Amino acid sequence: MKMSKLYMPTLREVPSEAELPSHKYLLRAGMIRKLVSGVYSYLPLGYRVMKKIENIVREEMDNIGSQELLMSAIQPSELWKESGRWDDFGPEMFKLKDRHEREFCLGPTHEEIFTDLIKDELKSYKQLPLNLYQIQTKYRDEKRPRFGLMRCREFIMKDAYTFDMDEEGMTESYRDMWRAYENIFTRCGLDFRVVEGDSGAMGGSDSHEFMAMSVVGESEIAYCGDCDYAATDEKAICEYKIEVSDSKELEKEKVSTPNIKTIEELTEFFNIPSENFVKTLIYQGKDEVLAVLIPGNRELNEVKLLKHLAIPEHELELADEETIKRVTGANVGFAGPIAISDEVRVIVDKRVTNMKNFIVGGNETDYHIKNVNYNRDFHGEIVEDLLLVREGDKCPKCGSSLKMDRGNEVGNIFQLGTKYSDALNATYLDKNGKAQKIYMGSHGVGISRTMAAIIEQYHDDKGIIWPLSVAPYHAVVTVINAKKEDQMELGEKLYKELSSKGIEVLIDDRKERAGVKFTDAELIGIPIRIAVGRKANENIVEFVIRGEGEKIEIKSEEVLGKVKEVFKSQGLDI
RNA sequence: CGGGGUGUAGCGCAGUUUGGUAGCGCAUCUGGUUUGGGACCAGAGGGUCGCGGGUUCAAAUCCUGCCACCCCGACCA
Repeated sequence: MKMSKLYMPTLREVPSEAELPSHKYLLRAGMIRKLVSGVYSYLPLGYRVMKKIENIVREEMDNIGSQELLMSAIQPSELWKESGRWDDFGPEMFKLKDRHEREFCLGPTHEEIFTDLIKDELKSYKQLPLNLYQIQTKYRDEKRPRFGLMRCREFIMKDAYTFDMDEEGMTESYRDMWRAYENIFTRCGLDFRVVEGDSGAMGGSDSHEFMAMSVVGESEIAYCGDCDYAATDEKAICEYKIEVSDSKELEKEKVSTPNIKTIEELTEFFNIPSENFVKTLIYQGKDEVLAVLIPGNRELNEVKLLKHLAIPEHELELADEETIKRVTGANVGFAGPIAISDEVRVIVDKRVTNMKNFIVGGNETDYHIKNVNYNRDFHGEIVEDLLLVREGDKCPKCGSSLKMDRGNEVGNIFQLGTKYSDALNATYLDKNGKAQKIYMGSHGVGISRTMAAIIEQYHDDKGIIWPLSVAPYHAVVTVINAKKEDQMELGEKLYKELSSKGIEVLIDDRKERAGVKFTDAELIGIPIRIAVGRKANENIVEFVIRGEGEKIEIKSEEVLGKVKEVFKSQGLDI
């Protein structure tokens, strides 16, 4: 491809909206442009990278016997109503109506549609297992789209669905998928970690997330340095323990705490560590107000609370000021379990019941109550674990100390069980002619997000450094002075030679100065650069690997061999 | 959705406090000189100042309603 013809609008300046390196460089390198918040156009270079990633995914899916097909992005509401997710998905779903007022949505995921596709025609155990996938545009009306391709409202995803006879088969398909994903992300050059995930809105049991590590990653994970335990912060079991205290229960006492609201202020005011306080968080649930009590030195894990309540995420939020005032009779910051309004459902983390003589809000502005004890002073629903893990907590598997890290979720695998086959009545006949539920799995790879995640791991202050496996072009022949015939001639000769060997090459034939060509090549991250300049007449060119800095002068005949070496060093054949 | 902020040329911004006919840098176009790390000179084009309403002789600037976008928080591939 001649760069003089390539539509590659690079930017010298950083658009003010971009924060993350991946977002900045995707824009600056002319790979994407924003249409509206969370919706992007992929320009030629960006789209080439996308297709590279898609093809890696395709090859690995095909390797485990998954078959590609393509579904519509538009889906009728009926199937979603059958599974109950029309409401569960909530405001995250883009909904629309046709001219007959019939309801549709733009698919955020395709469990229902795949199940519906197979259920009438897959009738015998002889047809199982079945593994199908598609690479397609997905729509989710995110609360807050951000970070360029990292969190979009329209994004490209590979979603695979597995259909098995029983749990054992499902687990086997799950393992196949796991292996395929490890291959995919390894081939993309990513430093990633597999962690236990929460199944969330998808439903089902076992799930794992593939996290591309990044200091600015959106997800937090907890992992153990001594064993293989790793989980998202929301999923991680919190082994924090409070032993039953045998100290004597003291007389409870109201204390004036003028304008002292936060745990931090309270520890200072009382000069008592935060472990001796109990936090009361007021939530608005579905048609009810909740008071959630947890130890004062810990944070609540909302996902665990959602699970306990068995409601979707969008039906739970922190109560507003007005509600807090109504149920506690006090300003925000003085909520407690004692004498709280009867309408409130009180939920208590088990650890609180082991504590003695703790301090809670007084449900009266500017007052707290000390020497409070569970059972004697208040009651509630006891829940085993509502806490968010924290660095240093005990590993639930081996007891060693947990560490925290950040990453971006680029893939996940779910064991769905029979949730969708139950809802949509998808059955097969077993050997005995008896109808059985199909066991399903659902497996996603965020293709566009993977593209961003790769840049997060592969960039420097000059731009992107693509791994060869996903680079939009493998090499660029930079003709230093396009007006000099000998340079153009040698450049074109190299371009043709490399292209004929299956190497994807750009030739920078633009009437620009050398500096412009170099900076652009670095910005768009082409792995190999061959500069043809003054020594063209001696058949000498300059060879540089992006990100490695060391320039060497070689004979033009040696170029092909050098290029092959670079491919080999990245584990690729050409 | 809550909190904070921003909308002025393709991009990055100044001008708004104190109303007076819209500016800078980069990019673009033309001509020339230059040519191994984002060149220089000369000239040119490009803006409903986010949108609507109001105040005023006069509004980018003041008032008001709306919209969009970004950042921080809670969710996901």
